[in-house]
Amino acid sequence: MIDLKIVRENPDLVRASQRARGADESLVDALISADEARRTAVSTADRLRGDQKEASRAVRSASDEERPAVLQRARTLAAAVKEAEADQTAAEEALRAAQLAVPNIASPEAPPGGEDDFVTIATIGTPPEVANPRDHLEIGTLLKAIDTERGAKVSGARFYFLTGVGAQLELALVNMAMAKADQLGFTPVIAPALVKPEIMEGTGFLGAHAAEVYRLADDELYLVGTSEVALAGYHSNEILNAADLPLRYAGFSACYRREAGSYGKDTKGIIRVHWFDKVEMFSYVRVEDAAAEHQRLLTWEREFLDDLELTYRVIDVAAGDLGSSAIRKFDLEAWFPSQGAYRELTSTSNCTTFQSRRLNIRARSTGDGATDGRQHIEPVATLNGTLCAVARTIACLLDHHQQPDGSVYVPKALRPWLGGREVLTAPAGK
RNA sequence: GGUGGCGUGUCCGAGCGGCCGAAGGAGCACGACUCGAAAUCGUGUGAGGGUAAAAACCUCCGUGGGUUCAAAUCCCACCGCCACCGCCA
Repeated sequence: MIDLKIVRENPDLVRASQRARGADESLVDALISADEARRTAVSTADRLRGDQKEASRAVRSASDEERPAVLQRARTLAAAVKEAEADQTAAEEALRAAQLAVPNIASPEAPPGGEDDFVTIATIGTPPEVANPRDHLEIGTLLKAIDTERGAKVSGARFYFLTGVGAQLELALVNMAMAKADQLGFTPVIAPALVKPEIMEGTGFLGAHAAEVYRLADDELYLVGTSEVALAGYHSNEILNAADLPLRYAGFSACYRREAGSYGKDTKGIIRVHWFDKVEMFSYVRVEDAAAEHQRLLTWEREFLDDLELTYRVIDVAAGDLGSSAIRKFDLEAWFPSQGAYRELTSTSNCTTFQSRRLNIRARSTGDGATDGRQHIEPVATLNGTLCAVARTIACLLDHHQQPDGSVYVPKALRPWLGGREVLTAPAGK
């Protein structure tokens, strides 16, 4: 939900953002007129309410002779108020709908354009030379680590079992990620994967990409696609203590995605699946600190991939590919030898106040400097970044670190979490 | 799932049809006293809105409806919390 003050004072900024995103500019004008309509309705209702309250008070002090007339006036006003309030409610709902339709104002630094208009800002490492590379599913099958056939049998397409060393890899990656997060000062969190509608909506996932989200109709709950949702909702309707900022959480949860509209894409293996587990970083920061925090999250994501000894590049995602909540997003794409391509592994977004506004999260600070110790309420910014999306990371590790004999090299930083193993080989026997 | 109790400001807690945005206390901020601190005393202290600001005004007492000229207070539904029972990893 964007700041209405900005829309009123600087509509061209919002229009420019819509243009950069390739989104509808007229939504901005619709929003402006909805805002004006609401203000008119509110002041009308306010005035009538004031009159009615006054009339109502007069009833009490009226003498017996005056009473019938006074009561009549109060009744008339009460009816008028009821009508005005209905108008007000309608105007407020219309405004909210118009406001939800407008995505966050893309950063001027984000490249304009769509999915293919990203800018590469760093490339790390040199793609490993692998002759006749196997893909991660072949290797996973050799190692008896991934079983997609039984995944499909039990749950359908895009489901999988991790078995043996595959299961151990997941736990190793999760523990490694959580240990790093803890070391960085994040509070480790195990977050629920089911959330209420207002939380899902508050994080901006029910907008253009609502079809991506699983919904449990019988219970009015949604399955999260990322623990970002639960971590954003964690402080909803709260006023935080500004002195406590930044608040940083590392959430572990299952993530569910319908993958509607991705038929035929990544159908093999576990790169694109309906369910995976993920460790997600989430920060609440002061608004003026958001851009710096975004860089920090990016740094920490890079360190994690460095620790996994992967070759990757960092891209500055174009405005049209940001998602509704973010003003800027960086993706880290790692090299998959079998595909001869970089594929997204992690991602970090700066959502500024877009989510906190919807979720009603603010911060209270005692006056800076010379003032009288009065308290101020200020908005907060939220940011998120993936530390480790497990399934895809496993896919990448198997592909990237494969050896000619089908075994897999274990990066040094991961070894302590795998009982010191330096290489993954097919289990002996059948 | 069943029965009973309860949901009020940062917290505790009163109010149970009419200047109630809400007593009292705690906390916090500022000031006085003090070399300084504690204690004590004084003052202030919710959020949002129409507005950029002051005064005045409007909204908010779990949420949503309803009754009434008037609702924190009465009625209904829902949600949540607590207790006991049932069930369960």
